[in-house]
Amino acid sequence: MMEHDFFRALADPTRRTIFEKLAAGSMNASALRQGMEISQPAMSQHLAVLRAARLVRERKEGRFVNYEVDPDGLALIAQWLAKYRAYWPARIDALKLLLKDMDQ
Amino acid sequence: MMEHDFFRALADPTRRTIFEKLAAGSMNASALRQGMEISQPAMSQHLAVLRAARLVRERKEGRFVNYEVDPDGLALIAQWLAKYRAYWPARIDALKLLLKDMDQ
DNA sequence: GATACACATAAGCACAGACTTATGTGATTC
DNA sequence: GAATCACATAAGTCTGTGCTTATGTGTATC
Repeated sequence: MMEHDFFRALADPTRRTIFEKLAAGSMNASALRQGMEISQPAMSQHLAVLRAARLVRERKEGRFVNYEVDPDGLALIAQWLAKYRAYWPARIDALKLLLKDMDQ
Repeated sequence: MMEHDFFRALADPTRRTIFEKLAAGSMNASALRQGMEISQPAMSQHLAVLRAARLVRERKEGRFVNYEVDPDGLALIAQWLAKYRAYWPARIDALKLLLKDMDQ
């Protein structure tokens, strides 16, 4: 059951924004808040949800906590998606791109 | 914004169960309810959410409505996932499987 | 055309979850 | 060691959403 927390975690648009920011480069919680109009506790709570879903992981650095994308969460999504590969139409460009990238 | 409805749609465990049942074979709403302890309106509402997310589509057959997996929704998930391919560890077996299957 | 059936929609309720303010914790700085 | 900083946690509020019962809509059957 808790293996699919990534869906619930990514269902919230604010958490998707946080995840995308971290995908562009790891940073600490304060830096994540820049330009986001979100309170410090709210950010902390969102990061806790993303952590529980293994989409994000932390590296403590002194009094800062550096956050980065956790590949494990993405792998779980890929595994989930792979179960339904029978339904992927061959024409989908995204899948072709995906295939190309993995080929190298 | 509404292009990521699939996350919200799949965040609910009941809807994931419905989707998985349809992935195993298309059927109508009544058949879906079998062994699920879910009311008829609840099922109808869940199917509406899955439809809105393009994860499921309907084919009207007389007074029955046959539901089936809509590849479009899965393609949207694949597209989203492809954006973060830089973070996929090469060791992940699921991705290798995925690659193999798409290769044919 | 009256009835029964398959499903959708409406309206109301109850709980989950995203937010707030307040406070706690641990590390750095003076 | 007192103050400050980065972040986490607690507790309460409010909105969203998944459920319910009731009713509507369209199709098949008699």
